[in-house]
Amino acid sequence: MNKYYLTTPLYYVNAAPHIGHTYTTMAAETIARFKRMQGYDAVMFTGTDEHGQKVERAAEAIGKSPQEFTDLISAEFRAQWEKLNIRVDRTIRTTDPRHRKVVQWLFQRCLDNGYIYKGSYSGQYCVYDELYVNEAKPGDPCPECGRTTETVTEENYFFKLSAFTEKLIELYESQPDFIQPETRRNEVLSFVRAGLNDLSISRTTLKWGIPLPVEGKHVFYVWFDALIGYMTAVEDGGFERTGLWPADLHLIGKEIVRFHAVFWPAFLMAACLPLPRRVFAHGWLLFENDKMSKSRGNIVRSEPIRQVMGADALRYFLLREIVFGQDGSFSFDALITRYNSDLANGLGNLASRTLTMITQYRKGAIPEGSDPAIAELAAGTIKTVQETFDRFEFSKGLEAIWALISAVDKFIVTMAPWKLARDAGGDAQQNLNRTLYTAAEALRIVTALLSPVLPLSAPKIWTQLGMKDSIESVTFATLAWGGLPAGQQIGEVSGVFPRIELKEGVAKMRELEEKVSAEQAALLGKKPEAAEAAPGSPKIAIDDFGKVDLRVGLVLQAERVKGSDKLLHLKVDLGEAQPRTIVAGIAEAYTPEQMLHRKVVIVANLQPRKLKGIESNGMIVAASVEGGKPVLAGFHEDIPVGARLK
RNA sequence: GGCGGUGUAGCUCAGCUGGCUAGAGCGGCGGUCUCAUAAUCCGCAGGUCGGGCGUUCGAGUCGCCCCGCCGCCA
Repeated sequence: MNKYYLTTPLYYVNAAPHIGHTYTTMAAETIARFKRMQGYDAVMFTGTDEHGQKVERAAEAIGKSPQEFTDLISAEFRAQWEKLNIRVDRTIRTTDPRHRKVVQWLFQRCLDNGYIYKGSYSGQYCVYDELYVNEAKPGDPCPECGRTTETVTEENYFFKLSAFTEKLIELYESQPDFIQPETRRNEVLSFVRAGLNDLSISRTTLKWGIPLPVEGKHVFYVWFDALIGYMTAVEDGGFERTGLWPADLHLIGKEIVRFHAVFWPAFLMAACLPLPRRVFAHGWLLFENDKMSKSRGNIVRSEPIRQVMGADALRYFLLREIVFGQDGSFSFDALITRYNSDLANGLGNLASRTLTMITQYRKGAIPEGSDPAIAELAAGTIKTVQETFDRFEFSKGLEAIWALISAVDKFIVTMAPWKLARDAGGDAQQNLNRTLYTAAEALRIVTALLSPVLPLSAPKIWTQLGMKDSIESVTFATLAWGGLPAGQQIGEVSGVFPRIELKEGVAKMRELEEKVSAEQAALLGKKPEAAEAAPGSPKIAIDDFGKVDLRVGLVLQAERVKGSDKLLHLKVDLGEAQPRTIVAGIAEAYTPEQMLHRKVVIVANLQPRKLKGIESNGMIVAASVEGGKPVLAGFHEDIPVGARLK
């Protein structure tokens, strides 16, 4: 049997898992299940990247050792996958001793082949990202995170990346699908064509890393260490033993394309090792069209969704709603709407009505007969799903499956089996048989096709259809119309996707979200409010605070200020005779549309000030952290315009 | 700034090498059946296809310019 080894990234453990991690991992595991249906021996990998400065510091911040800290977080990741019904076949923690051996071994091969040299770097360095910022001047911010860079002079080991410029271009050209989707490939190509500089792969500024097998106190740059985890996980004391390397697919987010499509193949080339076959970068999951980030405080976790909707609902939503490869928007509203219309009203209802009719009209025994039009459509659907999923076009494949579901619903209405059931004459009973079989067989095929996407629910429908063999034994080689045995007794019928009331569901998930994020914070030893509180503010008396007139305002108008990226021109109702004109530096965080009709907190007695020629009569109150964008203060309950904060 | 991408009904998007009255799903509105999860099914909703100029018998579909948004530029 052909193997298919695929990986998620090694998740960095400086923070707890969230829905973004879930997205990648669910997509990967769906591919694994799909590949198994195609007859491959699919091997699913996920793991954790545990070294580096950020982890060292995050651990220190809560008074734990890096090892204690990573033990905690990596366990959290593993627990997450288990809860979400994600089967992991291979995994690695980069702090595992056997990983250290593989990293050093691979480094040695690069060294022996002449691709490593000792050099020194003098210039700007971002400690947070462990990144050398070549073109920056002292005091410049880091292009990744915006933090101020530090000037360092350091002796490092360098990887001769420059030697691979041509070889990499050759790789991308000879294997056009090495990087997907196309836009990412274009980016990488233009990046590499511009010429590659050598890459520093060691650090002496931190301890929490794998030591280089050389003199001195060098530890590996976290990315050199991490990428090799894909290999360690299938090493087993020799790659021949598992036969799993090279990987067939690295599934990643678009932010780490360069590491996977440029550095990683270069490292492997230098070590004379086989290259992965493909790197696929998916897009970002936005929350209500905003980037999720800690500084915005809008990170969504999977656990509340799982508790309210089930893991399958989330997986279905992510794969159906978002075009794989592009950015996509997540919201609780969209999730429930999608669930109700597709899973409850579509699939769930079809299962329910079909199985109930077989119970009522045929005492639970599947009758004989078949409708050629539906049979043909189903055959086409099987083909389409295979083709689209092969290209990771999940949304298209799922759309095709729902076209079949819809056709069966129409077919049922056309045949009106409930009328046939009351008709003893003519062909009525035969037509009823044909209708019931057709619906049930279509349901069986739909269920089988959906099993990679609905790994918990599909088996339930499968069992209700009375199928004896496990759904996991179904392959595309055998899946065809007519596979449902006539005469088969169906199982006990029960609803698989109960409808979820929109408002209640959203409220429930939001409530749980707060609970879960508090739990995560507790796990990390953080006190809820302790997040980077401004240090050393002098104490003030209550009178001092009383001088500040804070009022609730309603944004009536909002537009960008011409010639400025940061400013918004707002008209805000403070309950006064005239709305106020306020210019706020929040345009990088909020669009005018988002501001409209929003209740905000305004400093109402600030001296007027002219910004870009517009007089601003007040200031909008927002919180921000170093390097992050401002987040507006707001209220959970309703409050009239003009109310004073005191 | 350079390179790449993108802007189509309220929302999410299809529309390949240019050609019948511009489509789908969801939402909305009206109706229907009753097997079913207040589900299904049927009908309706009239969007300057970002803007302009051009090529063409004919342009969301090609070219140029402009505007907006996104990504990459170590």
